[in-house]
Amino acid sequence: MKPNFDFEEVKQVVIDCLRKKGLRRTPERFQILRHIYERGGHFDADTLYVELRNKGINVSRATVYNTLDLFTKCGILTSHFFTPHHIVYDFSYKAKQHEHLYCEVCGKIEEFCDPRLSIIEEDVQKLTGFKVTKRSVVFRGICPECQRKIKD
Amino acid sequence: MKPNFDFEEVKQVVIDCLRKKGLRRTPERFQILRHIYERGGHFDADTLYVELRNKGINVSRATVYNTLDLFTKCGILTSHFFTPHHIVYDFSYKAKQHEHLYCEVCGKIEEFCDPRLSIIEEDVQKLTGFKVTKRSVVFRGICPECQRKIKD
DNA sequence: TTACCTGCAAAGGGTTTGCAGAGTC
DNA sequence: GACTCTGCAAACCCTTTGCAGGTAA
Repeated sequence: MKPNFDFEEVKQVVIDCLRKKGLRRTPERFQILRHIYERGGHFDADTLYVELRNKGINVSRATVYNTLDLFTKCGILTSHFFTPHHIVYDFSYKAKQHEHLYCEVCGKIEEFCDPRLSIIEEDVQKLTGFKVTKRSVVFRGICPECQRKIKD
Repeated sequence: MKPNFDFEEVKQVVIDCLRKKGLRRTPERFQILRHIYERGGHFDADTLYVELRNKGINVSRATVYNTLDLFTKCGILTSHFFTPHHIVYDFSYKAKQHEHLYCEVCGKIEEFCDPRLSIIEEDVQKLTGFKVTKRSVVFRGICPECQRKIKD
């Protein structure tokens, strides 16, 4: 799925975010940004590290972790905790709010949208006084493929 | 909040579960069960370990982790991943399905219920073919107390 | 008696940190 | 030139595992 914006646009968002925080525009940060822009989908830090090294971009793990955290704070990435010890990210700049289906058998992640969730979120905010900044809705279970495999 | 069932009832559920799995009824398992029955609320493995030791119940960490995992499989506990490296449990036997509000500032966990979520879950199952076995809905944000503190 | 279970301590795996050198502003 | 960032490797933190002794069935 091709993103509906060009790289320069996200880059500008990151630049603004760096400026606001008084941080530097290092080549590593933009190399990582370009890579996640191009690859899309869900990924974790180590996968990204390996992919970058394979591309000949010699960043360290520390930089990858640091940068993913930075991009999350910039609103470019969203982090998910599907399992302990493991942070999964997705590129969420200009992405429609979406939720996740997580297959407990094969680990596959799928997405879905439901406008009713925003209404619920709104109601819960009013009811509880919590100021919600991020919602994470995960339905865990077994994907169709794994259901079929189990039957056999 | 006092549970609406007595200890013997949950104990029986665990006994049935152990029998089905061919596992043993050890004193440690029932000591841990009694403790989490009495304390209620949300907790993690290490908190439980410390509480048990303070009570004079000399279980090991390995046993605590093993037992929490067992109880989760028995359907007595539900596990949550609010942050990485950290599993939070709640006692879910005979508990109404509920969702969580997580304060990103102080870590406080609150609960809420909304029957509309079950409808959404049902619809998503039909639409995607995923067989949902567990749902986790977490609204992250700032609790009313922390909002007040920040203003000051 | 036959596993399974426990306690202890050490290992595991993703993430974070400390430090010296490099690079941005 | 000041200060942050990077790379490397070691440290961290929960959680899991291996092993020898104990114990339920």
